[in-house]
Amino acid sequence: MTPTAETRLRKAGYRITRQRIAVYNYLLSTDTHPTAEAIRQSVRRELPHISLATIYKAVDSLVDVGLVSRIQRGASSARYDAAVEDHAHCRCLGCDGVWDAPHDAIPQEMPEAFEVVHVNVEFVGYCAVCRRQKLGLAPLNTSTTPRSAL
Amino acid sequence: MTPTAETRLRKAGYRITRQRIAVYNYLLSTDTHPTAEAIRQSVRRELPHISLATIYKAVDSLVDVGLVSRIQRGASSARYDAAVEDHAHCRCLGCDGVWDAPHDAIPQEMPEAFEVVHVNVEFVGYCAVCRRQKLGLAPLNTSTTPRSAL
DNA sequence: CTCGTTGCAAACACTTTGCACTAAT
DNA sequence: ATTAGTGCAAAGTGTTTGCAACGAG
Repeated sequence: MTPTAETRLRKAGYRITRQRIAVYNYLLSTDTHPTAEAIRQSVRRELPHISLATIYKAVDSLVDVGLVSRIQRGASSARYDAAVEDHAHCRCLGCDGVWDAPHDAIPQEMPEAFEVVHVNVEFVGYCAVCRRQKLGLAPLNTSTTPRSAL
Repeated sequence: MTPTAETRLRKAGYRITRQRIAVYNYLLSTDTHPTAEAIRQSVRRELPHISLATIYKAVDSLVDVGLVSRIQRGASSARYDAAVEDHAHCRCLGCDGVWDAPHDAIPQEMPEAFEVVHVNVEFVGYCAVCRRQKLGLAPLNTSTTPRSAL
């Protein structure tokens, strides 16, 4: 947790707790856009008794002060990201993975008579790994981290 | 329900039932992007005993054959739309309403190494009505259909 | 007649809430 | 000392599923 982040939380009246620090640090360290449950799995190494409810409360406060963004699309659970600027995502229909889109796809033109707070852009489709599987081809040799195939 | 729509359902092995007809006709008749519950409220005039589960099953089949699209973003429930081409939406943080964005905001450039099935674009913010309310101004005189304020 | 569909209720997955205890300030 | 935060379990919300009765083909 950076000093800036602490200040931001304090200014909003939030306290700096172990749980919030752990959640934020984990989000800073990863680009996997984890779900609340995935965050808990990781944070458990440090705080074995942390509950899912606490994860939700922690990300709520972090989202509230603008340190974290919530990605909530598709049917499945919300995902969280320490990056805060609007950027496009890719979501795979095969493995349900989410990645940052590799280029800027945020439209610049905005609707009139609507105060835009932020813009969500999502490409839904198949990642390289799932597409090969769908076609019945041999899998790519991405044994370690298949998710980075973009 | 158009003959084309019937054919599309039949080809996929679905039967033409009163419930599916009513749901599809209602979606054709509105641009309010209703939730499953809202669809039920309307369809009840015609089929008083229709259940929510049936609404979900009906829209599932309609989405499956491509007659209807599902808009599922933000925390709240999914919304349905008889228009099927990708188009941008505006979602209001004040009233949770959803409208079609008045211009084309779908990015043309696609990510590489990702097979794009469709593109979701959503502007999140405040509609004209909720913005005035937020600012403490007198409401616009949109007594009948405030939602069309875009 | 056959098999997909309906409608009910129960199950589900994800998220939020109530509350006594704990810990940050 | 004060008051926000934690962790548990229970409640909530939206959606899906199991199944007997029904109805489209």
